[in-house]
Amino acid sequence: MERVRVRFAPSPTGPLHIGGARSALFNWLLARKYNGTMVVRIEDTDLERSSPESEKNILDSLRWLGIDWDEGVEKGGPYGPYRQTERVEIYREYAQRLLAEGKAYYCYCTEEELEAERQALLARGEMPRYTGRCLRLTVAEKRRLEAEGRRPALRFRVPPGRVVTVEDLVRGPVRFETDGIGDFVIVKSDGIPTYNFAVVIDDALMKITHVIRGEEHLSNTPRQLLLYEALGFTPPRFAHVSLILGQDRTKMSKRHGATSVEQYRRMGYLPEALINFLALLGWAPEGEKEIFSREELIQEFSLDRVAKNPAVFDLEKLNWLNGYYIRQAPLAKIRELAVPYLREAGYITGQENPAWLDLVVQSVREYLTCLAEITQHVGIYFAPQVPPADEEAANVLRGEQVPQVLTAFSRLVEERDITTVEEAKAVLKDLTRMTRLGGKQVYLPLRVALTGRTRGPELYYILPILGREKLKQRVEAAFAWLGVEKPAP
RNA sequence: GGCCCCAUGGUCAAGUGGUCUAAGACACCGCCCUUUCACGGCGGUAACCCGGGUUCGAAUCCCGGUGGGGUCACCA
Repeated sequence: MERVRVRFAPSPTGPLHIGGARSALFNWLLARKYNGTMVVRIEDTDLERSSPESEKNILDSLRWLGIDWDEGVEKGGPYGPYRQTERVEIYREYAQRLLAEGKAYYCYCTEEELEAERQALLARGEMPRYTGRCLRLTVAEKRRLEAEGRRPALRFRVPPGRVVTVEDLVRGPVRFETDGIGDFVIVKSDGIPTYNFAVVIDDALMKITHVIRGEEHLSNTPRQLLLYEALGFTPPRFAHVSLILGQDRTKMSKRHGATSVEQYRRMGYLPEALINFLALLGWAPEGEKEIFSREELIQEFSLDRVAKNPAVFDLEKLNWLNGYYIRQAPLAKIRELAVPYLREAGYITGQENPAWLDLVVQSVREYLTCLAEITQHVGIYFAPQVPPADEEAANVLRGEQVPQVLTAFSRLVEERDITTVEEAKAVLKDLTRMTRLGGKQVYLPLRVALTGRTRGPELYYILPILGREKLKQRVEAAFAWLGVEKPAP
């Protein structure tokens, strides 16, 4: 069997979109599974909208996701260049051939003329399709038009009365009638090829065996098939994956929230979580497993388990998966990833003791859905003061046993070192012994005194994180809030 | 509007004529664990778009309808 060669061919007109990332992922999984080659090609023939910034963003996002490529832009390879604007000479050659063979012809219509024609067709209730009028131009007319300064576009002559069948790997055979397809432009008047033309030549020349892409390209495929035929190329196998929709079941766009990989990266989603999530969107593994490492995905992936129906992007599930990965990852890794968010919030300088930072992160990691959320949970450690946050907390602090508890606690703080979880646990245990009170009577008010809240991380994390000075200070503040004189030791 | 794709719980989805009184996951609800919340464990609510066929038998096959999506550019 021939070696699998797949490609991801983004157009650099914006950041890498979630949908694009999934297409890239599916291609990559197939390549890695069959020991094939992953090619990345940049389709920048839209001179207006393409930008180097977008290209960089896309490539960076791919790298961040761990989707690497063997051939392509920034990497080179035997079928380069891999940026379409650098390949115009190649396209020109094939265009000339089609022209010489009478399979393509020049069209001098202006945008206005085409629009007028479209409207006329629409008005008569007909399909808005190019009627092929420039096909009938005489040599003299062409000369006159050119003398006017008109630059022609090159149109492909679609053979009438035929049926083109796309043998789609996920959808099965899909038939299209060529009569429904107007003669389409393959080279624009500025000499730049259109998508449909360039993609065919590139995929053929780069020996691509499988084209896995979004469903929006399905109706383009018959045009491309016609071009493969006219050019004498063997077409690759096609697999069209359905689109990813927003919560309201329409195509995912900016108004649905974050749609680019970069945005998720910034919010503190882990690449392995995003990969896992994307794989599960439109593809189903054989068993009941839901958590997959990259390697497992490569092992399990197969095109015939790709779903045909469009999938709604479910942020809740991504959050769950990301939270899962955050909980599973080595603490040191999560700490490193969390530092930038804590610094940005002004909570830390980054010079802190790693062991202490570990405690901070560990105390709240199970609450996290994404790393950016960490700042909401660790605020209690850094706030200058922590008065009771609500009535419930205030009532807890007003308990009659509270002064006794706080007094005993402050004595322990003076006497003992509390820098580890173990030491903290011992102190807490001694506190109940000293006060001869039930746990709830002791720990809940202590929690409120130290954090202002009735809920939060384990006390045995809070104690060593705050440290002696802050513990003393917050106990004092609690006494002050109660309006009670701290009993002498 | 023409053409094309799609249709199982709120969401992702398994299911390819009988083992479906339909799996699993997220979300939701309850219980347990826990001297808080969360995590974790256990359990629960909840679905085959509608109508016709075919068949002894249909979520599964066929036709129609409805709904959603895509596409009809000198965008990709």
